[in-house]
Amino acid sequence: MALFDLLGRSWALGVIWQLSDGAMTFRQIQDRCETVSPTVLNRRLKELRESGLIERGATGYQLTETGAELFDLLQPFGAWSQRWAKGLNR
Amino acid sequence: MALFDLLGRSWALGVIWQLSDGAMTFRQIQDRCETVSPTVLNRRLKELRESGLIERGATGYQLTETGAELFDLLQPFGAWSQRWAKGLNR
DNA sequence: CCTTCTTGCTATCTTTTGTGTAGCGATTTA
DNA sequence: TAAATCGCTACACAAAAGATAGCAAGAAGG
Repeated sequence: MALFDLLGRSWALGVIWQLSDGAMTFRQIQDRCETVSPTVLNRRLKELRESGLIERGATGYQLTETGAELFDLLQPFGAWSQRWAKGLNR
Repeated sequence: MALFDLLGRSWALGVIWQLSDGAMTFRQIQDRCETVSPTVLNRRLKELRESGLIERGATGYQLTETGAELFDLLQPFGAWSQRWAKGLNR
């Protein structure tokens, strides 16, 4: 699936996740995704823009309508991942 | 998020997606994920097993209960991805 | 029992992708 | 007008993935 190919690249999911908090600048995203290199961040942002999931607004990068739809699908993973992480430590 | 780190590796999402069709052998997964190398497939299977998402059953690799839960979250992406792919070609 | 298949997987090599760090040119702020 | 901040590029190195060959173990068949 083409979507999984896109999302299965480093930081792709992370960037979308971060942007769900609202628009932010390149450097803000960089700070939040602590270990991402500018090279990769720039590449991911380009890909995600070409895929119509994010765009550049007045205050920085933000999710498009489509991107927000995708995040809605992604959101349940947050809670689930916490329960899953707890289960691992046993 | 640790989950995104795991799922954001090549073929991780793909393998889970394939295994939702039922248990299958190493070579069957390899055939379905056309371009995956045995090196990476083996590594992903190991990681996914250590994460409790898949396991080895009588007829090959299969989703665990936890893995099936994750797939439930993943399932909506199928239909959504099709609509999204159509939108891209315009 | 011995051969032949298929199994999961390892070894090795090449190519691709990502990291780390420095810094540039343009724009905003003081 | 100087300093800060912006998005981003350049470059060297490291890590991850791809491609292909083939091995050891078990099952299947004669």
